[in-house]
Amino acid sequence: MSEELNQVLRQRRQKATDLADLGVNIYANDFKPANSVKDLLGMAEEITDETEPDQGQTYTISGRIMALRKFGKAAFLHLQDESGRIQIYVKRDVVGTEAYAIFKKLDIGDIVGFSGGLFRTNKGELSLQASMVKPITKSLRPLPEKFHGLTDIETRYRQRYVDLIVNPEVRETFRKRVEIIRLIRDFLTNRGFMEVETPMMQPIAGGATAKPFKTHHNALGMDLYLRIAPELYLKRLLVGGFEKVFEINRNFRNEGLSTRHNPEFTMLEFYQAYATYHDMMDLTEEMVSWIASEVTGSMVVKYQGQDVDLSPPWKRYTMDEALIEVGGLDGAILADPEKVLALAKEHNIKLEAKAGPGKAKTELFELLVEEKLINPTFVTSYPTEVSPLARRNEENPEVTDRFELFITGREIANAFSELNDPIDQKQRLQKQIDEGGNDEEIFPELDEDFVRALEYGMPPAAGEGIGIDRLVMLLTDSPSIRDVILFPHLRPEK
RNA sequence: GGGUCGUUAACUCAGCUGGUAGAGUAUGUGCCUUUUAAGCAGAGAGUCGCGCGUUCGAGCCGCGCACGACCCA
Repeated sequence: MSEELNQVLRQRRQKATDLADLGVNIYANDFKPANSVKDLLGMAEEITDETEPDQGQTYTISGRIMALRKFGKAAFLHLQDESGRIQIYVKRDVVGTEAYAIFKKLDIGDIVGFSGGLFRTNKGELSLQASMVKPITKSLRPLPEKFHGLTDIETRYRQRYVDLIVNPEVRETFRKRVEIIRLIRDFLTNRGFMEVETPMMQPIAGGATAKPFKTHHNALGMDLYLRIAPELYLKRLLVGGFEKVFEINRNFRNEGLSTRHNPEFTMLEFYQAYATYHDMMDLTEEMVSWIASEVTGSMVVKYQGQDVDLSPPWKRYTMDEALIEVGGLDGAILADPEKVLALAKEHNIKLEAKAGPGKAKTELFELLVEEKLINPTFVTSYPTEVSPLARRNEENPEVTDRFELFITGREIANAFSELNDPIDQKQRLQKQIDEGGNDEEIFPELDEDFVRALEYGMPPAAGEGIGIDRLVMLLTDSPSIRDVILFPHLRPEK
């Protein structure tokens, strides 16, 4: 579809030329709207039954023409700015013959400024009667059809700018996203947490088990990895003496895409000295339920047709309890490592030769329990085997003082009392490396500096990571992570 | 990686058993000074995702590829 041959695009360009011939600067930047559409809509109560505008009180607004109904010598249009949409009435007798001739060259999609007074139409709609029309930016491409709008998912993601212009609910989703992140900052800052920034490019990609993206620094002649997690750096800050820190930023994982995974995603991580994972559960409950009520007006949110009750307190299970009560497993099996491994095999779970019962249990949990946890549920006592950075439980060293939080069957948060014994930490990192030996893209190297930091002494602490994108999905009722990321990753068009 | 579905005008979509392309919106023209999915009249607009094949003839059938959605791993 060559642009030169496309009729609609040609006509738009012709109109732009026509306007220029009329002496109009079609890319002007000499107009400053004094009002927003929202300002004008706020006057609604004062404009009750005026069917003729009060020209003594004039307003100046600017926006994009979203609908246009022309008559011979007058027209109605809807103008949209960031704050909303209002109807405008343009009459030739009011704006003058010359201005009306220019106005007639304007299209849906053009950015235009108007001045005028407010009135109500016969049907009662608050409208602005234009006394002045100012073309500001010519649009050379037609907007999608007014009734169905833009629905093609691929085009919506690839041309998010069009999606944002024509789909108000998309604008609303991203406003909410920003609001959620602001509320998280407020919440943590008010509790004495300090927001920090740690490296996005790391010589060793640690703090999680995932494949990293690799890049290269020319001047230093070294490879670097985009971080898969900020964890090891935030813990270094605990060693340094900052007792409550958090970071909200992007993580990068070189893995598949799905409705729940984007290669870059936003993570909140926070760490608190002298706290335990129990404190983290309390804080999470309080923070998430508060944000939900601030953003949606209720602690019961509708997600894809089902009610999710976020009011505290939330259900708390150990992993074994969850496997028994939700997964329907027999407690006697869980107590016997051999039987756990056998059961995993029965469920066609493929395990590495070196994998133990802890790994098997975690896989069974993912298979049998995870998707059933709709209302928020903390699952604690993760096997030590799958938790290389978490503190062992004092009574049972086979499990850690860790939890994951599930809502609508999805992992939303992961937290634990931090391991601060450098000897144990080094052994466990080494074990991870040894066991993941056949996959050199994961855990390529032991972070000796991190261990050295722990040797200086890290105060006992708890830390947590919350996937911001998934939280936003929940609170905006979005089925796909791509609906809450402005520019999600797609393959190139051609 | 595997499976299913989709890709037709700028947008939203039809298109039968294989017979050379349709609607609405948008656009251009005419009429129209309170419309709001404005109205009426008549008009232009397509590499049917790309390639190969089958056929007298392919939007439609077959194979391959690209992009996307969903499900599975």
